[in-house]
Parts: sequence; C-alpha cells; structure tokens
Amino acid sequence: MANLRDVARRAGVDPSTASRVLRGDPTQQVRPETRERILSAARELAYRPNALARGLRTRRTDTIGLIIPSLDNLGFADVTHGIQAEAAAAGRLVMVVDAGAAAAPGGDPEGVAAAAYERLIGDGRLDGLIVAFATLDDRQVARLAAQGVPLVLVNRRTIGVHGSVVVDDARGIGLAVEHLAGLGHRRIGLVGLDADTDTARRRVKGYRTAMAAAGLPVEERWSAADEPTVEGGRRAADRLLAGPRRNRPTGLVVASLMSAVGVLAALRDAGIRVPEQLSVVAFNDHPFADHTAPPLTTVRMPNRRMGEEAVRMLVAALQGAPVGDVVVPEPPELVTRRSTAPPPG
Amino acid sequence: MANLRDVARRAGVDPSTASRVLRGDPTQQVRPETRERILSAARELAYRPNALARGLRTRRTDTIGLIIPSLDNLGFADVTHGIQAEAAAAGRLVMVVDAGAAAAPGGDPEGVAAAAYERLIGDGRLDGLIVAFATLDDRQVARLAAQGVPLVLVNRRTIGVHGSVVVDDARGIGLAVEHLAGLGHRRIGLVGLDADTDTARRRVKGYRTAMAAAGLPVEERWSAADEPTVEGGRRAADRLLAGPRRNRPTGLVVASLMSAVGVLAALRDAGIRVPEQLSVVAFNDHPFADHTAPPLTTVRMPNRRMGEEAVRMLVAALQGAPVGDVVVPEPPELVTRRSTAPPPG
DNA sequence: CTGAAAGCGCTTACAG
DNA sequence: CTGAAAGCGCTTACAG
Repeated sequence: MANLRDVARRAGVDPSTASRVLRGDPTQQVRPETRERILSAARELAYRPNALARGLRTRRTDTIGLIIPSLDNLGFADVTHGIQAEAAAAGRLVMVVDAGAAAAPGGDPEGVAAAAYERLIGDGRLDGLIVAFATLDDRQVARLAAQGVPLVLVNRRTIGVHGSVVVDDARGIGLAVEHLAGLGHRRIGLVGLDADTDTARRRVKGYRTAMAAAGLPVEERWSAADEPTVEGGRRAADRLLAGPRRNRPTGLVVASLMSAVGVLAALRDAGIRVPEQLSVVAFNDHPFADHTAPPLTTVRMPNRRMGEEAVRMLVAALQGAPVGDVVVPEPPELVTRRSTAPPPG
Repeated sequence: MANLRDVARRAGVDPSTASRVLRGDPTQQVRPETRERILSAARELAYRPNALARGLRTRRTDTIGLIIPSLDNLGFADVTHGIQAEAAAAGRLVMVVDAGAAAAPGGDPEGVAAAAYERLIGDGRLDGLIVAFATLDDRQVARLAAQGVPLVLVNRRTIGVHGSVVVDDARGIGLAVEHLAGLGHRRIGLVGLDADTDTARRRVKGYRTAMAAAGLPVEERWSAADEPTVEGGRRAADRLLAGPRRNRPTGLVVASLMSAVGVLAALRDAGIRVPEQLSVVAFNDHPFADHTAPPLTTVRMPNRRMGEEAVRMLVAALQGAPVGDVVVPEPPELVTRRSTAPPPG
C-alpha cells in the first residue's frame, strides 16, 4: 500500500508538501500545478493516509467510543441509531463496546465495560467516549471522567460529572400515568427499575408527580430487576400477582420496554387478560411493540435525538466547546396500541 | 499520561528493556530484579502502551472490523453476540459498521458499507474484516477480498473468495418443511429472500429438496423484499393474499425472522387466523418469538457458533493459517411455539 | 542481561 | 511557494 513518501516521490515533491495538499491545509499556498501533480499521484496510487501514524502525530483519531450495557435492549435501539448516524455525518468512526455480549457467560458486564474503557481510553485509540450505561455505578463513571477523557453521558447523569444528554423521563412516565388516568384507572402501579441511578429515580419521581397531579394514591411500587430485561419484567409481574388480590392495580406503567414484554408474558401465563383485566403501558417505543400480544401502548421518547445530541456535544467538546447537561426538548409521545383500556367493572 | 520513556526512566533502564519486560517477550532474559523495577514503575505510573504507536510499528492493531447491514435484524443478533464474545475472549476489539444506521436517511447502506470499508481497511486501523452482509453485491465482496485484506465472510459465500462460515441453511429450511409436512400440510409455500445471493439460493434449494423428499409439490414462491425486514414480510404476505384463494398454501416457511413477523401482521390485518387457517414457521430464532402474536414456531440456527467460528477463523488467518469454507456442524433445531398446527379441514 | 539506533508513516513548526 | 528536520511512542534487530 502506497504511503505519503511514494506519492511525494511520484509527484516530485517533498512529503511535507504532499501532506499539506492532501490534507487540504488552508493556511498553505501551493501552486496549482504542484497540487495537481500531487493529487493525481495520490489517485493513481490509491493513497490512503495511515490513521495510526496520523493519530500518533496529531493525537486525534476521529473515533469515539460507545459503552453500552447491551445492544439487545430494544427500548434503546434508537439511541444507538442516532449515535451511529450523527457520527457518520460528522465523519467519526464509532467503536461500540457491548458489555453484555462481550462478557463471558455468567460474567460481569460492568467489569467488561470498565476493562474496555481502560483499554480503549488508555490506548489512545479514541478521542472521547459516550457512556450509555444507566446502571453503571456512579463511582465508575466518576473515575472515567476523572481520567480527563472527554466524555458524554447518555440517558443518565451523575453528580460531579459534567456533560450529559437525557430525555425528560419524568414527563414520559407522566404521559403514561395520564393516559391510564384518562381511561378511568385509579389504581395505577409502577414497575420501576431497581438500579439506584439518576435515571431510575427520575422515572419514579415522574410517577409520583403525575399520580399526585391526577389526585391518585401512589400504589406500592414493584421493582423490575436491576437490568431492563424481559426476565426482570416477568419476575416483577410474578411478585405483583403473588400479592393480595384486592387493591391490585388495574393499570401498570412499566419503566422499560423490555420489562413490559416480560410483564405481558407473566400476565398471559397467569391467565390475566390485557387490557380487559389489567392495562399496561411501556416506557420507550420500538416497532416491535406492534407485534407483541397484545400490541403494547408505549411512550415514545426522543431517543434518536438523544443519541444525535450526545455525538454533537462530544464533537463540540473535542473542539474545545464547554459541555453542558441537556434535556432533549422534543416532547415524548404516547403511542396508543392495544394493551390499554378502561379498567374493568 | 505516562509513556514508555517515563517508565524506563523511573526504573533506571533503557526503553527497549522496559518494552521487552512489559510485553512479556519470551525470547529475552531479564534479571528478576530489573523486571520487578520495571513492572512496579509501570504500575505506579499507570502505564498503558499507546495502541497507535504499537500498531504503527508492528502493523497489528488487534482490532477486527465487522460490516453488517443492520444491527436491527433480530434473527441475526446471535451472530453478533458470538462475534463479540469470541473477539473479547481472543483479546480483540471489534469495530462495528452498522451500514443501515450509518446511512443517511434514504441513503444507500451498501454505499456506506463500501465507504466504511475503504476508510477502515485502507486506514490501517484493522487487522482484518468480517463481512456479514448477505445482500452485499458479489463484486463488492470480491473487490474487498482483492485488496488483500484478511477477510472472512459470515452467512454467505462468494465464488472466488475464500474464507467463509455459514450454517446449513438448506437443512434449516428442510426442518421447517418437515415440521409442516408432519402436521399434515401438503400445500407449503416459501417466503424467500429476493437477493440474488448464495444464502438466499441455499434456502430456496433447501425448500425444493425438502418438498421433493416429502413428496409434495413445490408451491409458487412469494418473495420477500430485498432486505429481511418486517415490511418486506408484510408485502410478501399481501401479495400472497391478493392471489387466488384456492390452492393457497396452508403452511408458510418464511426465510427470515423479521419477515415472518411482517407476515404475521399482514395475516392478522386480513383476518386470517394463525395457526387455525394458516401455519407459519420462521427461519432463525430470537427470544422475542415467544412474545409475538401468536408466538412463532422457528428454526433455531447455530448463529452464535457461526459468529464465534468466524472470529476464530479470522484470528487464525492473521497468524498465517489457511482459511477455509466451513459449515457450522451444530445442527439446526425446531422451536415449536404456537404459530403452527395441522391444516384446516 | 541490557543499551543504542533505526524506523513505522505521518504532521508541523521552521527556514528559505 | 516548497523543503528539511524533528518527533509522536512504540518495537526490534544489532551490539556488546
């Protein structure tokens, strides 16, 4: 593969001149004919600058890292799409670390994420990092940030760490509560997230606020597993069903799409009809919600925007702009499908 | 951030000596006390070798690229898992190019894939490439291979390109046909893949072979869209429903999981009950098949193994081993759920 | 057992 | 307008 010296030789110039032309250096004046010679030499040799050499010299790799607990979380798919698209638009490569997939069977995704960080960041391969790990321990996030690596949090915040993009979780949960209340439900439960993170807390808070605003009593809260998974949702629903039958909620807001699918499955197994006996709304949308049994009513959060915004913020930060803590302004939207109806009786 | 010189200085040795110790160079003898000094200097300084410098020097980056049409194809999720897990186990980073996500809205994923290839490979950031792009044009694949980049194809083959891992597609489709035939179906249709690729062809061939073996007539084949998507499946089913009512198949084998979901949706919209009036089997499995309406009977292909195998082959190739064209030996498995039953009447 | 030198392929002041 | 030099941080023959 041809390198810069080859191009320069063929064009009869010094490598430094070739470099200036090929990089489009705006401060340098180069005679048009020289530039032409260099350009065609490069073309003829199919020259591609070596990213390693360039990165070593410039300390920029035009690559950003994305640390994510699992690519399998459908509620989060749009975030990834937004990140990928915006990165491509900004000419950045993205290196994805799917902690769940990379962890050994039965292994520890957080450990993997941490190790991946160590490797990627310490390595010098990355200009910066997007951390989309809502369940990652705050201290771990703080440690990453402390290393001085440009870092943007997505879908979470941590005290002390600046640079984050979130959606209005409270408003989203609120929409779900309002929807159920509007249908006439009075006993509305929340299947939340166990993790003690800002994101989980904001969803719970949104639930409380909306319930209060609707003049409804805050029902006992059944928490899903630490991870927003189908299994977590299933267990949460099983716990709910094992409880006393009276005063059981007639409507459930589930704080993650994956858990909602598990809730649906548990209810089906228990012979409880949705929505006739119990209504279910999921936080976060995905095309698959059209195809569950029954199709799930969801709150669509502006997740794609969240992903795009995170890339924009990181790229800006790499260029010296101050990072902020933004809430994506695009409002959540209720997507009404078949899993919600007026309460029984 | 500390570099090798810092470590060497602190340990009172030459950088070359520090390098030998830190890399665990087995050919070199180093006095235990020297090695200890170096090791603790590195520890104290939290030294991390710069991957760019090392890669520039050694021409190895321990990173492999993965080009994939879309991370959203649930039928393919296990392939990605296998790749990620095996790469992590082999100490390799993986750079994923999700062509669908990176393409501009309405843009051309194949173009994106090609451009990404150009950039990544020409760049020197990658040691090799896994191409999991069943619909990518054969010529494009051939061109990639011709560049001399170590490359392994996953889930596809191309004449002239050596190094591939596939599953036994024909056997998988055969299992589906046998399942339906065993239930008593005689008119079994195939919703195939449009793409003119080896993979699509092997699935069609599996269908013909299995039908012949069961003594059944080969039904007209309704092709799905080029891409294995929900929409493609929906359109294919609509086309089927628009045809003459008599001789309509009572059982359908759908050559991709995503299309099968679309088929289910179209049938539901048309008021056709599954499985009472029409049975559906999907090629490829995913936990979500438990949650569709109705839950989908599928053929589980050894996709995870396929992904793992691809990484192993690529890593071996990078160490000089010859590449082969392997079919994953693990047999496909029928996962019986609710979308199949004996034919009506 | 360890050091000094060269070089991977770039970019960027510095000259002229 | 263009060239020569230095250096990014490593590794690896080559000496001794």
